[in-house]
Parts: sequence; C-alpha cells; structure tokens
Amino acid sequence: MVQGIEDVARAAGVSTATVSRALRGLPNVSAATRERVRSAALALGYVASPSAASLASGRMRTIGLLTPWVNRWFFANVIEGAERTLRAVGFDALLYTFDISREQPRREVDPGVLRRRVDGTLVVGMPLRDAEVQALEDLGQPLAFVGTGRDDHLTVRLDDHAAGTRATEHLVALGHRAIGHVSGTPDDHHSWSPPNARRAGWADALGAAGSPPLPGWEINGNFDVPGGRASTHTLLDAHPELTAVFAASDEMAMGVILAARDRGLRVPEDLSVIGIDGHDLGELVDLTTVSQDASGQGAQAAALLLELIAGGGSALQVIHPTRLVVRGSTGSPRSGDA
Amino acid sequence: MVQGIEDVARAAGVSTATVSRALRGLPNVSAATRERVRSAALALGYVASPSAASLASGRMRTIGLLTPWVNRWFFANVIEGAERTLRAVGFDALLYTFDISREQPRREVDPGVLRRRVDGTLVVGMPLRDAEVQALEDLGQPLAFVGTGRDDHLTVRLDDHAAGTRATEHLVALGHRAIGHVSGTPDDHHSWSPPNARRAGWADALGAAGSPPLPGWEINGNFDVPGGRASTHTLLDAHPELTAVFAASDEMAMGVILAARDRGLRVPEDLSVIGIDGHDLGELVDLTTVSQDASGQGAQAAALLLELIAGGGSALQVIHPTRLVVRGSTGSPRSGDA
DNA sequence: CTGTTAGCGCCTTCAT
DNA sequence: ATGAAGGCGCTAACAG
Repeated sequence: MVQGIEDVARAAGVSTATVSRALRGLPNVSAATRERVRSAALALGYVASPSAASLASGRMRTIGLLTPWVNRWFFANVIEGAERTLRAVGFDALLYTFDISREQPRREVDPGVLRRRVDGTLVVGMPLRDAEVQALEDLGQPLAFVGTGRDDHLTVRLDDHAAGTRATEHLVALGHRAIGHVSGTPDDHHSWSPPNARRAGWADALGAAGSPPLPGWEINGNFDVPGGRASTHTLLDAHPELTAVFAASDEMAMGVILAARDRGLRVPEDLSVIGIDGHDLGELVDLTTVSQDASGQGAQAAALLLELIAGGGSALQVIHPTRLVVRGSTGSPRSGDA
Repeated sequence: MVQGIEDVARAAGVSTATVSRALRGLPNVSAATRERVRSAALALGYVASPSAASLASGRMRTIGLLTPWVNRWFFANVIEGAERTLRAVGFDALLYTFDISREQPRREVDPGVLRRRVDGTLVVGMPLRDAEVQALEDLGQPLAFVGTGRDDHLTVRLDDHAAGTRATEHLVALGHRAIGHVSGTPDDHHSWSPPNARRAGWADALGAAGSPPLPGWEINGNFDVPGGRASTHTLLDAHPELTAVFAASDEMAMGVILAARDRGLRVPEDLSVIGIDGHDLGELVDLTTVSQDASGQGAQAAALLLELIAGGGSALQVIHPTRLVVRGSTGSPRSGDA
C-alpha cells in the first residue's frame, strides 16, 4: 500500500501542488502549512516517486559514474568521495564500469543509456576517445573528469608531470641515474594523459640531472600489480644496469617489488622503488611514494559537477597537491655492495 | 532535440505501442516490422526514457547496492561482480554507502528512498538491525545478502565457521596452540554474523586440539589494517605467550604483520599470521590465507536477486567454497629459537 | 499482428 | 499563499 501525493494532500487538507512545494522546500508556502504537510507526509510514510518526479520535471537527481574498475585503489577512493558528496545533497550515484584490463578494446560509452537517466556525468580515470567525449557533450549535460584531464573540460587531477618529476628527483637526490620507468596504459597519445605526463616528468627530471633515459628504460605495466611485476622482469632482463624504478602507480610499484624479490634483489640496496598514489597498503611493503588524495578529488569533482548542474559556472582545471612520502623502498644505489 | 517514441513510430509507419513492443523484444511483432522499428530507432538515436518507462510499468530496472565501504577488498570485489552481472541484463546499480568505520552508529537504512526507485536490494556485507530488515521487507521487493547471512533470506556467503576452523587447524597442524584471534566488529550478536562464526570456528578448532582459547586471546580489529595493527599490540602486550594470530580478514592480518614488525617480531618465526579473504595484495606480505571469491559471490547474488525479481523461486542459502592458500606468514612456532 | 486509449504520479504554469 | 489542470513519455489493456 504505497501512499501518493494525493493521500498527503487530503491528510493535510491542501492541494497536491502545495504538498509538492512544501516538501521540496520551495518558497510561497506558509510555515504552518509546510509543517502540516511535513507531518502528514511523515505519518503516511510518503516519499515522492522518483520516476514520476523526473518525468514531470526533467531532473533526475542522479549522476553517472563512468569508471574502468571499482576494485583498484584510486578508483575505489574517488567513487567513495564522490558518492558521499552526492548523497549529502540527495543525489544518486549510478555506476557504469568499463573493464579495460584486457587488451581487447573496451566497450564503447553509450550516451543513449545516459540520456534522460542522469543529470551529469563524472568520468573517473578513464581515457575517452574524442568521439565519446563529443557524444557525451551532445547530451547537453555537464561533464566532469577526475584523474585524467581534458584541457577543455572540468577536470580535477594532479599535476602529473610534476608528480613524475618529484618522484624521479627523489631518486636522483639519492644518487641514482639509471632509473627505469614502469608506465601505465599507452593507448593514449595525448600529453595530458596521466601516464604520459608522469613519463615526461621522469624523462625531464633525468634530463635535468644530466642523464636522459635510454629508450629501453621504460615499459608498460598496465597499471596493476601483475603488470608491474611482469614488466619489471622484462625491463631488468634487458637493462640490469638500472638501480631504481619509478612506477606510475603504487600498485605497479608493488609489482616491481615482487619482481625484485623474484629475482633475489634486495629493496632498496639492489633496487630502489617509488610509486605514485599513497595506497593504503603501501606501508606494508615500506613503499616510498608521491601520495594524492583520491577521495578528496572525487568529492570535489562531484561538488563541482553539482554546481554545473545547478547552472553555476566553475573552474575548469583543479589541481590537487601531492606529497612525497619517503619510506624504506628507496635508498642510495648499490649501498649494499661495492 | 530528444527523440520520443512517437517520432520513431512515425518514421517506421507504426503505432507507439508497436514501437514499444518491438524495441523491448516482446512477442507478437512480425520480424519485418521489428526490423523496421529497430532501424528507425537507431537512425533517430532513440532510447526510451527510463523515468517514463518506469512510471508506466512500475519496473525500475535498477538494483540498490547497500554497502558500508567501496574501498575495501571484499566490498569492492563484490560490487564489481554484481555490477557486471546487472549490466549484462541492462540493470543499473545504485550505490548506497553507509560508513560504519566510526564508533558512532551509522546512518539508518531508509526504505523510503529505495521505494519506487529500485526493483530489489542487495545488502553487501552489512549487518542490518532486525527493524531495518523488516522495513526493507515491507517494501515488498526482493532482498538479498552477500557475505553476511540472514538464515531467513537469500544469502550468498561462506561457511564462516568452517573458514575459521580451517585457518586455525592449519596453525594447529604446524604445532601452534597459543593462537590469538583478531576479530571483526562485535556489534552483532547473531551466530550467523561472519565475525562471530569465524571466531567460533577458531574457538572450536582450538578446543578440538585440546587447548581451548583463554578469554583474553581475542580482540576486535575493526576489519581494517589500522584496527588489526592496534589491536594486535594490545593483544600481545597482555598475552606474550601467543605464537600465532588468526585474523578474521586479510586486511586485519596485514595489520597484525605491521604490528609484529613494530615489535621486532619475525613472521613466522616469532609469530605466525593467517587471514581470510585471498586479498590481491596478500602475496606482497607473503600472507597465508583462506581465500574466497568475492566478485563471484557478488555476481551470483545479483543473478539470484534478478531471478527473484523475475518471479522465480531460488535457493535460500548459497555457500561459496574457500581455499587454503599457504604462504610464508605461517610456520612452526618458535622455530627460530629454543 | 497491430492500433487505440487510458493512465502511471508528480511538477508546473496559470489563475485566484 | 494556494488551487486547478495539463502534460512529462511510455506501457498495458483491450480492441480489432
């Protein structure tokens, strides 16, 4: 037995229009009437049907969350932050995942599914093709990005180039010059893509130190632990001269550490390792990292997206700070032997 | 310029009812007509408004996902599995998180928000009060649980008692008798609650080994890494005789390992550690564990919930298997010294 | 197999 | 400050 707006109207002795206004906090309702309606609604356990409200108003009070994974550190934390912000204002978070772990092309983003279903879209750490961005744009709804920028769209992210530089400079300061790089997915040729920017930061920092990287010093680690591990083996097989590895994410850095163990290399005596993220479990392997606030980025992106939906303008690019967290996985090169 | 069902009807030269039937794959539409409608819809980029469809049909094609966290291993993986299953049949996943990390009581589950918004609810690893279960039940919609059972509701979970027994027996087989237990949240007095069942499994296995646990051998670790770490310190301060610790989750087990390091204890020589989960990063700390398939549980629970929504009956309790994964964090007691 | 016709439950102008 | 009434876009009986 579901109560409708008419039941509330009858109980409160007003019209349905007044109930609607009163319950949504719109102006032009006397305090007394509002209170009467509120308690009637409460007594009846009335909650407006979102479908009917959306159909009539055109507003969905829902945000689409597009993300490749929910079970990786960065993504899980961004989602957590975004969801909390949305929930606080009564918005729902609709989850759309796009597994891009396989080499096969991921499924296309279908704007048709989003149309009339969400008021805006938050793209979390997912590289979109230009056509996909255009299609989302054509929805006429606000669009925001977290962790992977489009210089022409609202984006909350790091200064990835600086993060890469910072990590590399830490190693350089310890005396390393032969520093390898385990990068993320390469299927993305824009300079603003995080893996590319982090890679450039690494190369530039090494260049500035007077020893630009050799071409074979970098490899794709697929942004996960197994990828970091496997690619490190390949990297070190070809370049045993490397004394340190900078991984573009903590999860890959953990893979690097596992690979080092596989090979009987001590960390950091034989190989220094640094990542980017500030993963909760980094302390477990004593991982030095450039940390970021993922849930904060999610929360802020959601807040800015809500602003856009409400019609407010807002900043185009928000850069979140990073912090170098020095732990035991980095040290001077070959301090253990000659 | 959004296309409506009438535009498609006009373009295909049929009525809106036929368009609706054709596009939804209902019977009683000729193949030719269906094809004509399909291509017209495709050409116009038509996608039905979910609000309107829901309002008219009463079906939402949406599942509510209730969970305490999205950024912990078990939960993230269950959600991932559930989302994939739902997406495959065109259902949406609406995320509702309830932070229960603080000591303060979490926010109440509000059935009003779910009513007329979802077709069913999946409760992921969240202990619900009886009143909350009743309220959800009163929605008249299917309800399913993952990871935390209600014997009177559809539940996909482990045999938690067996998992606790198995972990403990592994330690007993290695020669341990003084085995401590870091448990989950205790705010739950039902025997079917996973932390309680795992604890009972531990106590029973120790009893069967002829040395039932002392009262002070167990402590609450709050199901997270910091909790496992802090509680281990408390535990070992009071009970230095313990040679092994069984933690009710891998994340807490990782905390136990960190605490051991804090105290200068070697793992496993001075302290053996075992967890439950099969966390992706368990290998990093060489953690022995009783592993489970979280995303598989999420996928299956979602599938069963969809069955219930479709009106099919289904099993009430599904028990997923576990597997003992022996790594380096467990060994014979005090093998390092006398 | 296809068309006609009521709603689904609420929001929102337009009056008053 | 409140009420009356027309949709919002689609689905589901019921005809045919």
